Amino acid sequence: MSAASTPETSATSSRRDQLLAIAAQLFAEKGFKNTTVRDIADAAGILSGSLYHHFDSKESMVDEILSTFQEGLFAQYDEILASADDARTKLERAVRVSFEAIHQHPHEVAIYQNEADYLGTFDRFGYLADRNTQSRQVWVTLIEEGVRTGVLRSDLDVTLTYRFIRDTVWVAVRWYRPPTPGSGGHTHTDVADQYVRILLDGISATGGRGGRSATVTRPRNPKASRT
Amino acid sequence: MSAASTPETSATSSRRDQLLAIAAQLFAEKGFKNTTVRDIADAAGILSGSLYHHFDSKESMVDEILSTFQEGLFAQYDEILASADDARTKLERAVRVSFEAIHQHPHEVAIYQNEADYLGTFDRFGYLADRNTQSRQVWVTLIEEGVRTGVLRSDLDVTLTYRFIRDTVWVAVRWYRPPTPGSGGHTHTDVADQYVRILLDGISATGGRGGRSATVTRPRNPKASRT
DNA sequence: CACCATACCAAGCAAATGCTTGGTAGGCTG
DNA sequence: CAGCCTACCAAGCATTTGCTTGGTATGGTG
Repeated sequence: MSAASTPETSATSSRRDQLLAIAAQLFAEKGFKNTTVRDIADAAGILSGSLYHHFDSKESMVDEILSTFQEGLFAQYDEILASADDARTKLERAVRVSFEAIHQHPHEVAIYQNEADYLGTFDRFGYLADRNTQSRQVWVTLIEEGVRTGVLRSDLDVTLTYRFIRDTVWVAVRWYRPPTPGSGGHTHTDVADQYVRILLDGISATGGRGGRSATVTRPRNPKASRT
Repeated sequence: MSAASTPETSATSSRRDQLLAIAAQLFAEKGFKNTTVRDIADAAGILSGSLYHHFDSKESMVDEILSTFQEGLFAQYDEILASADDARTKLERAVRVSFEAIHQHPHEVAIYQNEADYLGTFDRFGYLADRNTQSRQVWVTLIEEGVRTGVLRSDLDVTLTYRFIRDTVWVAVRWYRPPTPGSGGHTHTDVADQYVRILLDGISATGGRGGRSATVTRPRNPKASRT
């Protein structure tokens, strides 16, 4: 029953990609287990059985969705880690890349956030735990470098700080929606800017919030949004 | 699976409450839809049909779990809002109360975090949206009061800051586990302290992180933890 | 003792769900 | 035009799932 039918080289498996996109949206909205193959087929305008012409199983659909997404994301992290930027800039870039991922692949991010624990119980999805470890190493490395080079406070608990940043960034997938031209919502770069600012300098007005990053400062519009 | 644990030293809690606790744990671990009535019954050592002697439906179980929990939580928020503390103290207290809720009712918090969207689609759970609104009002009120009284930066986007705080606090339910005496894990008060500190003053070492709250400062142990 | 409430069992039903099987229609290519 | 490939349909099977129904054992109370 091994799939492996993906020609890899082909940039034209469009129907397959369409179906994956439809499935990703449904998985993100309703959860993996809570989405039936009939839901997916209905949304695609075909019968549920026809899905099995393209995919081995429902599992293999999430598998492909998640692994493809993560491949791209971690390539970007690796690029940042290998760069010559200082620690603060690297941290900012990592945050920005993450918000960009939320912007461009909201369904994939949501699925990972919501289903990683459950899926991780299957052998097939062992790589999710690996990716999680890898992600932690990226952030911890950046934080430790920041502390070592003096741009971050030396009294930080690294693990706790890691979780603070990770959670803060990724949970945004729950509410972030790309702004429609008229609606004055925040772009993902706007949100990233503000988050970096709060993260680095806090929300307090107390005394010196002096040396803040040059790239972070920017005006923002005062309109409110929902949720 | 099997288990069928003995009634244990169940003190005063009624059988009904025991069953609710068991259900809450399973809902939190595996998700509501993903937990079957047979799962619950197995964990309780009875047959699935017997659950219907105590409850109308699976839905009514989550309903009771969530509404009971929220009642207690929001009573605490109301108390804080009504207090005479200054804005900064109120904010800190609200954060602390939330971490305490994570400590004492981890399953309930997890269920709300994971299932609110899905459950909210049923009429029966309309109150979840109300509670969400209420929660936002609590935080926004505190933030605006902070800005007005000058303890918080005046250039904050209130809505974004609200989401930052809300997410940062509640997502901790995903990784927080009460520390076992020997392991140097963080207590929920420890975690709350550090989170408040980062939130207010940021992680940056730049210049003055001077006027930090008196109640926040406390020594922390340097031991690492997992995940 | 009669009565009854509590807590459960035993069996099963109807619907939902993942997946299978055998077949069809259209397009491309040698 | 024969052969083959892609994309799908039609029908259904086995299992899972929420819930129902009728019955049993135990303990308390008037």
